[in-house]
Amino acid sequence: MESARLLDALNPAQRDAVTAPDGHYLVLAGAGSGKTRVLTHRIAFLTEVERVPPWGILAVTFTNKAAAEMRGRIETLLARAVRGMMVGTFHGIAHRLLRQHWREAGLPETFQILDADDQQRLVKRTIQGLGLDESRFPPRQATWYINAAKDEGRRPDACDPGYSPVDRAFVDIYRAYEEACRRGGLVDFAELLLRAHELFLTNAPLLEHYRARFRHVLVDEFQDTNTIQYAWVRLLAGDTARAFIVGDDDQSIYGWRGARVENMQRFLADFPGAVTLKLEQNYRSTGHILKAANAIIQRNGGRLGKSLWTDAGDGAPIELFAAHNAEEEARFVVERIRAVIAEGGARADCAILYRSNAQSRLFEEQLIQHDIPYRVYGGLRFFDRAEIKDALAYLRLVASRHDDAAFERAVNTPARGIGERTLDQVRRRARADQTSLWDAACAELAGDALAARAKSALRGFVDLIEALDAGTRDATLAIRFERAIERSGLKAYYEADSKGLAESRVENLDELINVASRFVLTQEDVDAGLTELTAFLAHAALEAGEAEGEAWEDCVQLMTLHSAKGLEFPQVFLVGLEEGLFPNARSVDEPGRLEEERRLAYVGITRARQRLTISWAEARRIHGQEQLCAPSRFLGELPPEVLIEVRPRAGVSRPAAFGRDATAWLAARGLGRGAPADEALPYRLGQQVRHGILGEGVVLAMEGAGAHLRVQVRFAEHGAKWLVAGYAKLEPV
DNA sequence: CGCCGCAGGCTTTTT
DNA sequence: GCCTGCGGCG
Repeated sequence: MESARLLDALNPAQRDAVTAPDGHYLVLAGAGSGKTRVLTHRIAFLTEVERVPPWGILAVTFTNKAAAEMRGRIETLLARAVRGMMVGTFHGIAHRLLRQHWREAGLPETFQILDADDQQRLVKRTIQGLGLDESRFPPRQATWYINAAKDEGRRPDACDPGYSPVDRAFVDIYRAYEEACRRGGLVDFAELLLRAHELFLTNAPLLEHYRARFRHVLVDEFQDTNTIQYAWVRLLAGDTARAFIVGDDDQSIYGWRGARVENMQRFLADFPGAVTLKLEQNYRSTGHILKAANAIIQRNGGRLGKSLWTDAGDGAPIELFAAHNAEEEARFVVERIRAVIAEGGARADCAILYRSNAQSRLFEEQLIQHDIPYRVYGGLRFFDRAEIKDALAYLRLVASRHDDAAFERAVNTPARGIGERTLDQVRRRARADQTSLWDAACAELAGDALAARAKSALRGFVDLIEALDAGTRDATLAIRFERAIERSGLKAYYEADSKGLAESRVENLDELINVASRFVLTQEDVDAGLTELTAFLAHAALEAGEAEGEAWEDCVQLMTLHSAKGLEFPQVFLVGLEEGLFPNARSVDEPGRLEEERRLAYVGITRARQRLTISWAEARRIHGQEQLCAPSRFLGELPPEVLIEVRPRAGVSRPAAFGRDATAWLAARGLGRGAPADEALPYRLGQQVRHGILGEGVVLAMEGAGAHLRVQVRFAEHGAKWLVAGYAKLEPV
């Protein structure tokens, strides 16, 4: 593609970014401002116009989805496949580097990746191994501590626990856990990044090699980088490459897991002559929605500063609904969704966004009641399922006998008579000999500490793994999985499962074989020295697979605000805007955390393209306790002129006893009073009316007032529909 | 070994 | 209110 055509589709600000000359750039890209477009066009521009070879470009993202999309769009732009360009996630790229340079990184060639669940189990075992009390030192918190340290680049020796006995124990656990990982050849997610950083830090020739190779380093979602990711980019690109980073400090919502918004400011300080470019024109949302988003985010301090605008119109006002309780909120939202569908809208156009997963239930119940297909994001992903992880554990042992996490999982699943006592003996032996569980098991088989029965059970397991390895070494991946699932007894075990889950579990195992049969090794995998099995196992750990549910089916989308980042929907329902829930009670005391909640609100609002409906409930059950709720402070931060209050039933005033603050708040904005009970409403509930096209029906509900008055009518032939009274011209019958 | 019952926890989760 | 994980029992 020639450069003119490449730039045609861009606005001036985007074009400036795409064609920016020599130097470092921070592209401050507001929500819906065409960030991915800029990144992909920039890469195409570098390739086509500046003639940078593909292997001179490194493009880093956070999610596999983003990486895949970026690669796809670059290839579309260039109308050819790009070979040798490194496009991937931080973790994927770190993994690749470690595979290629495992010796320099101090890892065994067959190292395996621990996912979050594996890691937690191993930490737990480590705590037990140290003889520590799990209730005093909960594995969850210990894992948290370890990951936080790694995200900051700290090894155990660099941890300063101060005088806190708990923190001291955590450092001990961290140290022991590291040792367990070393024995088992195991690398957790944080470790991938830390090792990749250390690899460059301690290996000058290697660093020079990659510095010479990557002339351009592009990073997406820079506001989400943690300390170690920043350090890695700085080390690799700071002095020799041209860095092009894209991000939005206003959408930084992962501070709680180590992301550092400050990295954007640090970039400007650390990368000499770095220039900030802003993308502020929004192509997604209506003017009213952007006005609300801007008003909210303006309350935050220390922003790099930008303001979204659009040349599209204001659009519909943002609707605000105060429900008496959470059930009513759910009924209302689903009612509105039915109206959207009735008017010919797609279910998939509607998204319900909430602060915490527990909120999904009430909406699901309503959706089920009305037979509306829906999809909840963020459920168990394919490779996270127990039966899949069981099967993978066998193959992990085939690939690496020392993988203790896999050993623990597979050894007695399904039960084969290897009890806790036997296992404890093996674990003690492993600790004493500083070896893997596998080696310890083999040693125990040769010794005489175990009873004959235990020995024969353990022998059976060891022989099984050896047989799976030797017997299928030249077979296809699918056959290797099939054999493992069959011979381990997993298949029979899950077939016999009585809890009604049997069928789906067996189906999942079959699907695993399918996935394995479709898996193809890429050239990059081969270059990094990966075998088919190793590559597949890494793929399973790093790309946990799509969450449940068919994305292509037309269903209502339910997800947390965090999951919604990066997505957009024509109709967004932002629910549960209550103090304590959103902003979350745990975040309101610290200004920094409150600002992150506010950014979450900003993210939520900017997901909406055409219509945004915000709701809150005056009462809801939290942890089983009915609680009265005050409206979220974020509601008070919305500009009144873009809001319209929607009422459950026109003319019926809400009991004043609830929502004191809500009533006061709404009243102060002239929103709370709504229409007095019978202020010139043109229709009555239950009234018979006629519509020019839809025919005769009965008025079910009304909301809004004046020009915004909407009327819900159940038509004899077309069912219930919401109509704007001003347009619909309903005639009384 | 496996099932059942109860206690305790519970914000968000790209990899 | 709901899910997990542990401990006791058969």
